[in-house]
Amino acid sequence: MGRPRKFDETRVLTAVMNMFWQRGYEATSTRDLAETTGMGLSSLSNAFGDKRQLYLRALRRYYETNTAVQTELLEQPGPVKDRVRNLMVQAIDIDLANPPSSGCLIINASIEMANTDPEVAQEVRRHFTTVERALRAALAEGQRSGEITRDQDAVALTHHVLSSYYGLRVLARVQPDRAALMNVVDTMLAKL
Amino acid sequence: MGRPRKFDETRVLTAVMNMFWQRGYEATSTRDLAETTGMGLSSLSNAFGDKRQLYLRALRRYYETNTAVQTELLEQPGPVKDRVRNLMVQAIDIDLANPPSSGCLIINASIEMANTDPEVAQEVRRHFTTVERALRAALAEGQRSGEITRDQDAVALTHHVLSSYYGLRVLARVQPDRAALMNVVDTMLAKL
DNA sequence: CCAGTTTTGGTTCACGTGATCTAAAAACCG
DNA sequence: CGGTTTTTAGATCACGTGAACCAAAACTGG
Repeated sequence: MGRPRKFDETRVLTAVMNMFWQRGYEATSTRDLAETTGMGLSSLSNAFGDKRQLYLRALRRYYETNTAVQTELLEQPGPVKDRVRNLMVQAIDIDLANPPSSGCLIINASIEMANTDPEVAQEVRRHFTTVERALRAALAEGQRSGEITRDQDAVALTHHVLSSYYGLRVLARVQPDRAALMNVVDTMLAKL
Repeated sequence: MGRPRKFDETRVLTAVMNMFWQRGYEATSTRDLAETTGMGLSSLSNAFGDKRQLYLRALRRYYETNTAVQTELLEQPGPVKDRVRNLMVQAIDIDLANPPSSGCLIINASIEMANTDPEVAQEVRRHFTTVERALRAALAEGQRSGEITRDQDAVALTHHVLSSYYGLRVLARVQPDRAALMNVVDTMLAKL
Protein backbone atom coordinates (compact mmCIF):
# COMPACT_ATOMS: atom_id res chain seq x y z
CA MET A 1 0.00 0.00 0.00
CA GLY A 2 3.01 2.27 0.27
CA ARG A 3 5.99 2.34 -1.99
CA PRO A 4 7.47 -1.11 -2.49
CA ARG A 5 10.87 -1.92 -1.08
CA LYS A 6 13.72 -1.94 -3.52
CA PHE A 7 16.06 -4.10 -1.46
CA ASP A 8 16.19 -7.78 -0.72
CA GLU A 9 16.23 -8.20 3.04
CA THR A 10 18.31 -11.36 3.07
CA ARG A 11 20.94 -9.93 0.79
CA VAL A 12 21.18 -6.75 2.84
CA LEU A 13 21.43 -8.53 6.18
CA THR A 14 24.12 -10.79 4.77
CA ALA A 15 26.13 -7.82 3.56
CA VAL A 16 25.71 -6.13 6.93
CA MET A 17 26.72 -9.30 8.76
CA ASN A 18 29.85 -9.63 6.63
CA MET A 19 30.93 -6.10 7.27
CA PHE A 20 30.41 -6.26 11.02
CA TRP A 21 32.22 -9.59 10.96
CA GLN A 22 35.18 -8.14 9.17
CA ARG A 23 35.46 -4.83 10.99
CA GLY A 24 33.74 -5.28 14.32
CA TYR A 25 30.93 -3.08 15.58
CA GLU A 26 32.79 0.08 16.62
CA ALA A 27 34.97 0.38 13.55
CA THR A 28 32.01 0.00 11.20
CA SER A 29 30.12 3.22 10.52
CA THR A 30 26.54 3.54 9.40
CA ARG A 31 27.86 5.10 6.19
CA ASP A 32 30.01 2.01 5.63
CA LEU A 33 26.88 -0.09 6.02
CA ALA A 34 24.90 2.12 3.67
CA GLU A 35 27.63 1.81 1.07
CA THR A 36 28.04 -1.92 1.35
CA THR A 37 24.31 -2.49 1.04
CA GLY A 38 23.74 0.16 -1.63
CA MET A 39 20.99 1.66 0.51
CA GLY A 40 20.65 5.17 1.83
CA LEU A 41 21.23 5.90 5.48
CA SER A 42 17.61 6.61 6.27
CA SER A 43 16.36 3.66 4.28
CA LEU A 44 18.61 1.39 6.29
CA SER A 45 17.48 3.03 9.53
CA ASN A 46 13.78 2.98 8.62
CA ALA A 47 13.93 -0.66 7.68
CA PHE A 48 16.11 -2.08 10.42
CA GLY A 49 16.43 0.47 13.19
CA ASP A 50 19.59 1.95 14.60
CA LYS A 51 23.12 0.61 14.33
CA ARG A 52 22.89 -1.62 17.37
CA GLN A 53 19.70 -3.21 16.10
CA LEU A 54 21.41 -3.86 12.80
CA TYR A 55 24.16 -5.58 14.69
CA LEU A 56 21.67 -7.79 16.49
CA ARG A 57 20.10 -8.63 13.13
CA ALA A 58 23.56 -9.55 11.85
CA LEU A 59 24.09 -11.91 14.77
CA ARG A 60 20.73 -13.53 14.08
CA ARG A 61 21.67 -13.87 10.42
CA TYR A 62 24.82 -15.63 11.50
CA TYR A 63 22.70 -17.97 13.60
CA GLU A 64 20.52 -18.83 10.61
CA THR A 65 23.48 -19.42 8.34
CA ASN A 66 26.76 -20.36 9.98
CA THR A 67 25.44 -21.73 13.25
CA ALA A 68 22.97 -23.82 11.29
CA VAL A 69 25.79 -25.21 9.14
CA GLN A 70 27.77 -26.11 12.23
CA THR A 71 24.91 -28.00 13.82
CA GLU A 72 24.09 -29.72 10.54
CA LEU A 73 27.61 -31.02 10.30
CA LEU A 74 27.13 -32.54 13.74
CA GLU A 75 23.73 -34.00 12.89
CA GLN A 76 24.73 -35.80 9.70
CA PRO A 77 24.53 -39.57 9.61
CA GLY A 78 27.79 -41.48 9.90
CA PRO A 79 30.54 -41.92 12.47
CA VAL A 80 30.48 -39.26 15.17
CA LYS A 81 34.21 -38.68 14.99
CA ASP A 82 33.90 -37.89 11.31
CA ARG A 83 31.21 -35.35 12.07
CA VAL A 84 33.27 -33.63 14.72
CA ARG A 85 36.21 -33.71 12.36
CA ASN A 86 34.11 -32.11 9.64
CA LEU A 87 33.12 -29.33 12.01
CA MET A 88 36.74 -28.59 12.74
CA VAL A 89 37.94 -28.91 9.17
CA GLN A 90 35.30 -26.43 8.14
CA ALA A 91 36.59 -23.99 10.75
CA ILE A 92 40.16 -24.47 9.60
CA ASP A 93 39.10 -23.90 5.99
CA ILE A 94 37.44 -20.64 6.94
CA ASP A 95 40.25 -19.50 9.18
CA LEU A 96 42.98 -20.23 6.65
CA ALA A 97 41.15 -18.72 3.72
CA ASN A 98 42.65 -15.98 1.60
CA PRO A 99 42.08 -13.07 2.12
CA PRO A 100 42.59 -13.54 5.85
CA SER A 101 39.42 -14.43 7.61
CA SER A 102 37.87 -12.76 10.59
CA GLY A 103 37.36 -15.94 12.53
CA CYS A 104 33.99 -16.49 14.13
CA LEU A 105 31.59 -13.55 14.38
CA ILE A 106 30.15 -14.87 17.63
CA ILE A 107 33.51 -15.15 19.35
CA ASN A 108 34.31 -11.67 18.13
CA ALA A 109 31.00 -10.38 19.45
CA SER A 110 31.51 -12.07 22.78
CA ILE A 111 34.77 -10.19 23.13
CA GLU A 112 33.69 -6.84 21.77
CA MET A 113 30.21 -6.40 23.12
CA ALA A 114 28.79 -9.17 25.19
CA ASN A 115 30.13 -7.72 28.43
CA THR A 116 28.29 -4.45 27.97
CA ASP A 117 25.20 -5.30 25.96
CA PRO A 118 22.81 -7.88 27.45
CA GLU A 119 21.02 -8.49 24.17
CA VAL A 120 24.24 -9.19 22.34
CA ALA A 121 25.20 -11.49 25.18
CA GLN A 122 21.92 -13.29 24.67
CA GLU A 123 22.49 -13.82 20.94
CA VAL A 124 26.01 -15.03 21.69
CA ARG A 125 24.69 -17.47 24.28
CA ARG A 126 22.07 -18.75 21.87
CA HIS A 127 24.71 -19.64 19.31
CA PHE A 128 26.99 -21.34 21.80
CA THR A 129 24.13 -23.24 23.39
CA THR A 130 22.92 -24.51 20.03
CA VAL A 131 26.32 -25.77 18.98
CA GLU A 132 26.93 -27.25 22.40
CA ARG A 133 23.64 -29.11 22.31
CA ALA A 134 24.27 -30.55 18.87
CA LEU A 135 27.75 -31.62 19.90
CA ARG A 136 26.54 -33.21 23.11
CA ALA A 137 23.88 -35.16 21.24
CA ALA A 138 26.47 -36.41 18.79
CA LEU A 139 28.95 -37.36 21.48
CA ALA A 140 26.27 -39.13 23.52
CA GLU A 141 25.35 -41.08 20.43
CA GLY A 142 28.98 -42.01 19.95
CA GLN A 143 29.20 -43.18 23.53
CA ARG A 144 26.10 -45.34 23.18
CA SER A 145 27.44 -46.96 20.06
CA GLY A 146 30.82 -47.55 21.70
CA GLU A 147 32.65 -45.42 19.20
CA ILE A 148 33.59 -42.88 21.82
CA THR A 149 35.06 -43.35 25.27
CA ARG A 150 32.76 -43.35 28.28
CA ASP A 151 35.44 -42.00 30.63
CA GLN A 152 33.30 -38.97 31.34
CA ASP A 153 29.72 -38.03 30.83
CA ALA A 154 28.64 -36.41 27.59
CA VAL A 155 28.37 -32.94 29.15
CA ALA A 156 31.95 -32.86 30.37
CA LEU A 157 33.17 -34.39 27.15
CA THR A 158 31.33 -31.71 25.22
CA HIS A 159 33.13 -28.97 27.13
CA HIS A 160 36.38 -30.69 26.43
CA VAL A 161 35.80 -30.85 22.69
CA LEU A 162 34.42 -27.31 22.62
CA SER A 163 37.52 -26.01 24.30
CA SER A 164 39.63 -27.63 21.60
CA TYR A 165 37.35 -26.29 18.89
CA TYR A 166 37.37 -22.70 20.11
CA GLY A 167 41.09 -22.85 20.82
CA LEU A 168 41.64 -24.03 17.29
CA ARG A 169 39.98 -20.88 16.02
CA VAL A 170 42.27 -18.70 18.08
CA LEU A 171 45.34 -20.77 17.24
CA ALA A 172 44.65 -20.53 13.51
CA ARG A 173 45.22 -16.79 13.72
CA VAL A 174 48.78 -17.11 14.88
CA GLN A 175 49.72 -20.50 13.53
CA PRO A 176 48.28 -20.61 10.02
CA ASP A 177 49.84 -23.98 9.30
CA ARG A 178 47.19 -26.37 8.09
CA ALA A 179 49.15 -29.51 8.94
CA ALA A 180 49.73 -28.36 12.51
CA LEU A 181 46.07 -27.52 12.98
CA MET A 182 44.91 -30.79 11.46
CA ASN A 183 47.27 -32.57 13.81
CA VAL A 184 45.58 -30.92 16.77
CA VAL A 185 42.24 -32.12 15.46
CA ASP A 186 43.39 -35.66 14.87
CA THR A 187 45.14 -35.89 18.22
CA MET A 188 42.04 -34.72 20.02
CA LEU A 189 39.83 -37.16 18.10
CA ALA A 190 42.19 -40.06 18.67
CA LYS A 191 41.76 -39.57 22.41
CA LEU A 192 38.01 -39.60 22.45
CA MET B 1 67.03 20.28 31.20
CA GLY B 2 63.35 20.87 30.49
CA ARG B 3 60.44 20.69 32.85
CA PRO B 4 60.36 17.41 34.75
CA ARG B 5 57.64 14.88 34.07
CA LYS B 6 54.85 14.69 36.55
CA PHE B 7 53.68 11.20 35.65
CA ASP B 8 55.03 7.77 36.36
CA GLU B 9 55.45 5.99 33.05
CA THR B 10 54.75 2.51 34.37
CA ARG B 11 51.59 3.56 36.16
CA VAL B 12 50.32 5.39 33.08
CA LEU B 13 51.02 2.56 30.68
CA THR B 14 49.33 0.12 33.02
CA ALA B 15 46.23 2.31 33.19
CA VAL B 16 46.23 2.66 29.42
CA MET B 17 46.65 -1.09 28.97
CA ASN B 18 43.75 -1.79 31.33
CA MET B 19 41.43 0.57 29.51
CA PHE B 20 42.26 -0.76 26.05
CA TRP B 21 41.89 -4.26 27.49
CA GLN B 22 38.46 -3.52 28.85
CA ARG B 23 37.07 -1.49 25.98
CA GLY B 24 39.07 -2.43 22.91
CA TYR B 25 40.90 0.03 20.70
CA GLU B 26 38.07 1.60 18.71
CA ALA B 27 35.71 2.14 21.61
CA THR B 28 38.39 3.86 23.70
CA SER B 29 38.85 7.55 22.97
CA THR B 30 41.92 9.63 23.61
CA ARG B 31 39.86 11.63 26.09
CA ASP B 32 39.04 8.38 27.94
CA LEU B 33 42.75 7.66 28.12
CA ALA B 34 43.53 11.17 29.33
CA GLU B 35 40.96 10.80 32.04
CA THR B 36 42.03 7.38 33.21
CA THR B 37 45.65 8.45 33.42
CA GLY B 38 44.98 11.89 34.88
CA MET B 39 47.09 13.42 32.11
CA GLY B 40 46.15 16.06 29.58
CA LEU B 41 45.59 15.11 25.97
CA SER B 42 48.73 16.80 24.70
CA SER B 43 50.87 15.50 27.54
CA LEU B 44 49.81 11.97 26.67
CA SER B 45 50.44 12.59 23.01
CA ASN B 46 53.79 14.30 23.50
CA ALA B 47 55.02 11.54 25.76
CA PHE B 48 53.75 8.49 23.92
CA GLY B 49 52.68 9.50 20.46
CA ASP B 50 49.30 9.02 18.83
CA LYS B 51 46.55 6.64 19.88
CA ARG B 52 47.87 3.73 17.85
CA GLN B 53 51.32 4.08 19.36
CA LEU B 54 49.75 4.09 22.80
CA TYR B 55 48.04 0.86 21.90
CA LEU B 56 51.33 -0.69 20.85
CA ARG B 57 52.82 0.43 24.15
CA ALA B 58 49.90 -1.20 25.95
CA LEU B 59 50.56 -4.48 24.16
CA ARG B 60 54.20 -4.29 25.14
CA ARG B 61 53.19 -3.60 28.72
CA TYR B 62 51.06 -6.71 28.61
CA TYR B 63 54.08 -8.63 27.37
CA GLU B 64 56.18 -7.40 30.27
CA THR B 65 53.53 -8.22 32.83
CA ASN B 66 51.02 -10.89 31.90
CA THR B 67 53.00 -12.75 29.27
CA ALA B 68 55.93 -12.82 31.67
CA VAL B 69 53.72 -14.30 34.40
CA GLN B 70 52.50 -16.97 32.00
CA THR B 71 55.98 -18.02 31.02
CA GLU B 72 57.14 -17.96 34.62
CA LEU B 73 54.40 -20.35 35.60
CA LEU B 74 55.71 -22.70 32.94
CA GLU B 75 59.32 -22.30 33.99
CA GLN B 76 58.86 -23.04 37.66
CA PRO B 77 60.52 -26.13 39.12
CA GLY B 78 58.30 -29.10 39.79
CA PRO B 79 56.13 -31.51 37.80
CA VAL B 80 55.34 -30.23 34.33
CA LYS B 81 51.69 -31.12 34.56
CA ASP B 82 51.40 -28.96 37.66
CA ARG B 83 52.94 -26.06 35.82
CA VAL B 84 50.57 -26.39 32.89
CA ARG B 85 47.74 -26.72 35.33
CA ASN B 86 48.82 -23.56 37.11
CA LEU B 87 48.82 -21.70 33.81
CA MET B 88 45.27 -22.73 33.15
CA VAL B 89 44.03 -22.18 36.67
CA GLN B 90 45.40 -18.67 36.47
CA ALA B 91 43.47 -18.06 33.28
CA ILE B 92 40.29 -19.43 34.82
CA ASP B 93 40.76 -17.22 37.86
CA ILE B 94 41.08 -14.15 35.66
CA ASP B 95 38.24 -15.11 33.38
CA LEU B 96 35.82 -15.85 36.21
CA ALA B 97 36.69 -12.79 38.24
CA ASN B 98 34.07 -10.29 39.32
CA PRO B 99 33.48 -7.80 37.68
CA PRO B 100 33.50 -9.76 34.45
CA SER B 101 36.88 -9.93 32.93
CA SER B 102 37.89 -9.00 29.42
CA GLY B 103 39.76 -12.21 28.75
CA CYS B 104 43.19 -11.96 27.21
CA LEU B 105 44.27 -8.63 25.70
CA ILE B 106 46.37 -10.38 23.07
CA ILE B 107 43.52 -12.55 21.85
CA ASN B 108 41.34 -9.46 21.77
CA ALA B 109 43.98 -7.58 19.80
CA SER B 110 44.42 -10.44 17.40
CA ILE B 111 40.73 -10.26 16.62
CA GLU B 112 40.30 -6.51 16.55
CA MET B 113 43.44 -5.29 14.88
CA ALA B 114 45.99 -7.84 13.87
CA ASN B 115 44.43 -8.33 10.42
CA THR B 116 44.82 -4.68 9.52
CA ASP B 117 47.84 -3.44 11.44
CA PRO B 118 51.16 -5.23 10.83
CA GLU B 119 52.77 -3.87 13.94
CA VAL B 120 49.95 -5.03 16.15
CA ALA B 121 50.19 -8.39 14.44
CA GLN B 122 53.85 -8.44 15.32
CA GLU B 123 53.23 -7.75 19.01
CA VAL B 124 50.53 -10.41 19.03
CA ARG B 125 52.88 -12.91 17.44
CA ARG B 126 55.60 -12.09 19.94
CA HIS B 127 53.32 -12.92 22.82
CA PHE B 128 52.10 -16.15 21.33
CA THR B 129 55.59 -17.21 20.34
CA THR B 130 56.93 -16.59 23.81
CA VAL B 131 54.22 -18.59 25.53
CA GLU B 132 54.51 -21.33 22.92
CA ARG B 133 58.24 -21.60 23.45
CA ALA B 134 57.95 -21.80 27.21
CA LEU B 135 55.25 -24.43 26.93
CA ARG B 136 57.25 -26.46 24.43
CA ALA B 137 60.29 -26.42 26.68
CA ALA B 138 58.21 -27.57 29.62
CA LEU B 139 56.51 -30.33 27.65
CA ALA B 140 59.81 -31.52 26.19
CA GLU B 141 61.18 -31.70 29.71
CA GLY B 142 58.18 -33.72 30.78
CA GLN B 143 58.72 -36.10 27.90
CA ARG B 144 62.35 -36.59 28.76
CA SER B 145 61.53 -37.35 32.37
CA GLY B 146 58.78 -39.74 31.32
CA GLU B 147 56.07 -37.73 33.01
CA ILE B 148 54.41 -36.94 29.70
CA THR B 149 53.50 -39.15 26.78
CA ARG B 150 55.84 -39.35 23.84
CA ASP B 151 53.08 -40.13 21.35
CA GLN B 152 53.90 -37.00 19.43
CA ASP B 153 56.78 -34.63 19.27
CA ALA B 154 56.90 -31.64 21.61
CA VAL B 155 55.91 -29.19 18.88
CA ALA B 156 52.69 -30.96 17.99
CA LEU B 157 51.94 -31.54 21.64
CA THR B 158 52.41 -27.85 22.28
CA HIS B 159 49.85 -26.95 19.66
CA HIS B 160 47.47 -29.41 21.20
CA VAL B 161 47.78 -27.94 24.68
CA LEU B 162 47.67 -24.39 23.33
CA SER B 163 44.44 -25.10 21.55
CA SER B 164 42.92 -26.30 24.80
CA TYR B 165 44.28 -23.29 26.63
CA TYR B 166 42.97 -20.71 24.20
CA GLY B 167 39.67 -22.53 23.88
CA LEU B 168 39.34 -22.47 27.62
CA ARG B 169 39.54 -18.70 27.52
CA VAL B 170 36.74 -18.48 24.99
CA LEU B 171 34.68 -21.12 26.77
CA ALA B 172 34.96 -19.30 30.07
CA ARG B 173 32.97 -16.44 28.57
CA VAL B 174 29.92 -18.50 27.89
CA GLN B 175 30.27 -21.25 30.45
CA PRO B 176 31.36 -19.50 33.64
CA ASP B 177 31.20 -22.70 35.66
CA ARG B 178 34.47 -23.24 37.44
CA ALA B 179 33.98 -26.96 37.96
CA ALA B 180 33.26 -27.52 34.27
CA LEU B 181 36.32 -25.57 33.25
CA MET B 182 38.54 -27.33 35.76
CA ASN B 183 37.25 -30.59 34.43
CA VAL B 184 38.39 -29.62 30.94
CA VAL B 185 41.82 -28.88 32.33
CA ASP B 186 42.10 -32.09 34.28
CA THR B 187 40.84 -34.19 31.38
CA MET B 188 43.37 -32.68 29.05
CA LEU B 189 46.19 -33.16 31.55
CA ALA B 190 45.20 -36.75 32.24
CA LYS B 191 45.67 -37.54 28.58
CA LEU B 192 49.15 -36.11 28.29
C1' DC C 1 68.58 37.64 34.52
C1' DC C 2 67.85 35.61 29.79
C1' DA C 3 67.61 31.92 26.45
C1' DG C 4 66.65 27.29 25.52
C1' DT C 5 64.26 23.03 26.33
C1' DT C 6 60.72 19.99 27.85
C1' DT C 7 56.29 19.37 29.86
C1' DT C 8 51.80 20.79 31.23
C1' DG C 9 47.13 22.52 30.64
C1' DG C 10 43.83 24.08 27.74
C1' DT C 11 41.71 25.21 23.51
C1' DT C 12 40.57 24.63 18.89
C1' DC C 13 40.42 22.47 14.35
C1' DA C 14 38.79 19.54 10.73
C1' DC C 15 36.44 15.68 10.20
C1' DG C 16 33.66 11.64 11.25
C1' DT C 17 29.63 9.68 13.52
C1' DG C 18 24.78 8.17 14.63
C1' DA C 19 20.63 9.81 13.99
C1' DT C 20 17.09 13.04 12.51
C1' DC C 21 14.60 15.72 9.17
C1' DT C 22 12.49 16.87 4.63
C1' DA C 23 10.69 16.32 0.25
C1' DA C 24 9.86 13.46 -3.49
C1' DA C 25 8.84 8.95 -5.41
C1' DA C 26 6.05 4.93 -5.75
C1' DA C 27 2.47 2.40 -4.66
C1' DC C 28 -2.82 1.72 -3.37
C1' DC C 29 -7.72 3.10 -2.82
C1' DG C 30 -11.98 5.67 -3.53
C1' DC D 1 -7.66 13.25 -9.37
C1' DG D 2 -6.70 13.66 -4.25
C1' DG D 3 -5.47 11.46 -0.04
C1' DT D 4 -2.79 8.15 2.42
C1' DT D 5 1.07 5.25 3.34
C1' DT D 6 5.61 3.51 2.87
C1' DT D 7 10.11 3.97 1.00
C1' DT D 8 13.83 6.40 -1.06
C1' DA D 9 17.35 9.96 -1.56
C1' DG D 10 19.66 13.62 0.31
C1' DA D 11 20.83 16.97 3.50
C1' DT D 12 21.63 18.44 8.02
C1' DC D 13 22.26 18.41 13.05
C1' DA D 14 24.59 17.91 17.39
C1' DC D 15 28.18 15.74 19.15
C1' DG D 16 32.37 13.01 19.45
C1' DT D 17 37.02 12.11 17.78
C1' DG D 18 42.17 12.29 16.91
C1' DA D 19 45.34 15.47 16.60
C1' DA D 20 47.31 20.03 16.22
C1' DC D 21 48.20 24.47 18.26
C1' DC D 22 49.47 27.89 21.82
C1' DA D 23 50.99 29.82 26.01
C1' DA D 24 52.61 29.16 30.50
C1' DA D 25 55.17 26.44 33.85
C1' DA D 26 59.32 24.30 35.36
C1' DC D 27 63.72 23.13 34.83
C1' DT D 28 69.06 23.92 33.22
C1' DG D 29 73.10 26.59 31.93
C1' DG D 30 75.62 30.75 30.95
